[in-house]
Amino acid sequence: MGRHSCCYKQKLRKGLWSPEEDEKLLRYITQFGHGCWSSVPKQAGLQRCGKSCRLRWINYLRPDLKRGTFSQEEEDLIVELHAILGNRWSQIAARMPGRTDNEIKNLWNSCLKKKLRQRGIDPVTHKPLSEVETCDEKDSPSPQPHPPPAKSQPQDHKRSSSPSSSSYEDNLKSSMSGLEIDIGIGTGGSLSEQTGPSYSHSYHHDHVQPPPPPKFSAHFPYDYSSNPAPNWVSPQTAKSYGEFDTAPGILPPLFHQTTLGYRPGASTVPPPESLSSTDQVNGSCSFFGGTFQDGWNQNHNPLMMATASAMQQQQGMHELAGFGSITGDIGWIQGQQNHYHPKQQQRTFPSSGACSKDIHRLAAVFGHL
DNA sequence: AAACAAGCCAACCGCCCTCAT
DNA sequence: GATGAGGGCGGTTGGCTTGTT
Repeated sequence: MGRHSCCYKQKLRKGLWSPEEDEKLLRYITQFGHGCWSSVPKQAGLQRCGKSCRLRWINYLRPDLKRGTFSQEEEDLIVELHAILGNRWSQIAARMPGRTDNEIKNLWNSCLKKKLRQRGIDPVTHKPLSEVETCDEKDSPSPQPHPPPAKSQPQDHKRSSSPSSSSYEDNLKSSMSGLEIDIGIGTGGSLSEQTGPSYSHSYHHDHVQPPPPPKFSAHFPYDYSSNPAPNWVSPQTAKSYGEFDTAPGILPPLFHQTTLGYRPGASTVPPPESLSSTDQVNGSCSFFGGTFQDGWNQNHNPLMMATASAMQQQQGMHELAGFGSITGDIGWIQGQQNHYHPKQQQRTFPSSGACSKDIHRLAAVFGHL
């Protein structure tokens, strides 16, 4: 297949992005959301194709990116996830808040593969090199810990974030149970200073430490014992988020955050009726927008739109209302067990700023809806 | 200081999937 | 069902930076 059709239509710029181009794209998306990517360059006044804009946004301009070098914990996590998922970089990135698939892929290809070989581990199979070499000598393919690379896979495996029942899925599930991912557990929550959703991993391997909490994120625990079938976290719950308040100046003005409302969507897990009064739903989020952003997410539902509009219409709320997004995963605790749903990503919800003086005003706004 | 090698990483390419028509 | 546009993903490239000789 040739180059994407949008690139034929006119002479478009390629190569590195200039600061001016970055500014145009950032300003446009912050104000209007990306909507249809193919229309973004024209609307934003850029001589780029939509794909290029999308890539630049995802890999560089997105406000929830962590940037900087990978920690040892992150490297360990990548190796573990690669052993499970193979070269499914986007799925690995989905489990690493603030990191992009491109970034992880580059790290793997430039650094981690080499490190594994130096430790005597084959980076493809994650088995000892001696074992792999023995297999090669016998001229028989070694068993793969994960499905082969995308191009040789059946298509339904290639990009499914939640593969249908298969040995692969079983492998994934069993591996994930070892990770015991518990996101934002508890009723208190916390606010970290890093970008992206917050994860808390507990490993059975003693040598692997949990990664540091991501930047600019807040937990949004929801206690089903007080609201068994919610549409939104109640104003009373929202008020409690005052404890997520952060010192002035820590967060960039456009990226204040806390989550004051979360409406489980139709596909949200678990169904409320399946939970008992002692169960909790929990997750984490990032707040992206400084103002209400129509079209920020094409899949937002009417209630989110209406809520954000209502927030916007309140006096003095204009700069605070907007959309946030769950960029990681959510889970729930049922009985003693943590559950994890890999499909719960990129769920959009209205959110608002975390300035302490506004907490009660926001709670009041929710109370009027 | 210059030349070269190696490493890093942003961005592109090609393929495939989904969805609207 | 066929087609095409839009978008997502993994593989790859090429230019820049850093290290070495």
